[in-house]
Amino acid sequence: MLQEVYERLYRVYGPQHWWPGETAFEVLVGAVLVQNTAWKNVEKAIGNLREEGLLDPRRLLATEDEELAELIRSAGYYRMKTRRLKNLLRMLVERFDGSLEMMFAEPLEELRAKLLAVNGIGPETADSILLYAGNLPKFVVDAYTYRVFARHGWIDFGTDYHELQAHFESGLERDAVLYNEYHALLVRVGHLHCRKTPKCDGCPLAELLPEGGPLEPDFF
DNA sequence: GACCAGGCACATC
DNA sequence: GATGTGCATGGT
Repeated sequence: MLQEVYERLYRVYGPQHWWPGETAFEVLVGAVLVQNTAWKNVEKAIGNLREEGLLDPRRLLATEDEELAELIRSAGYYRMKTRRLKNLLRMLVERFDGSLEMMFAEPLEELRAKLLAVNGIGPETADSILLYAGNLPKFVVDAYTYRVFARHGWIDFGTDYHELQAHFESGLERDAVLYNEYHALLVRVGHLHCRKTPKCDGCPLAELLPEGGPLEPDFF
């Protein structure tokens, strides 16, 4: 089923090119800024940082909170994200001398634990950094992943982040490129068809729905 | 004007 | 341990 879903989505939407051609550091910053926010709002914030020449760990860390907050305002939650970004940057500079190369050389699970220990970095942000900035094979789970699979009856309602991640990682070849595309495709189909209220007409996964249509939990 | 977006931490029961 | 709430902008 995991493979079939991937193939259907890939056939219809093609490669998504998530975070291509940007630096790993931009990806890391973006991973924090995009928390519960539309990517469009993040692009502008990253553009501001680029214009100011601040897309560098030490320079960004040295930026005054007020100034940084203003530059990332468009991404929303800008006061909180200023703090979260700085917490992450502090960890990067203090433990890895500000070097992403050094950070990503760390064993995967040890690095994941260090990211999760940063206040403001939860499982999805940590895994996005590992996968999209570090090209490390960590499957990223998000709200769409959960909705798509729960509504089709492929997982139980109530499945938590770690269980769902394990479901993907144990059922797929351990491959960062595959994980990257798969997650991006799920966001794509989710955005089009699997928001808080599902719109299954024209969805490439509609044929795979259970009898009677999508299952609905009483939350989201 | 309500609703939603590629979450997370913290308070409270 | 489960459930609720604050955080904030910008697009539909």
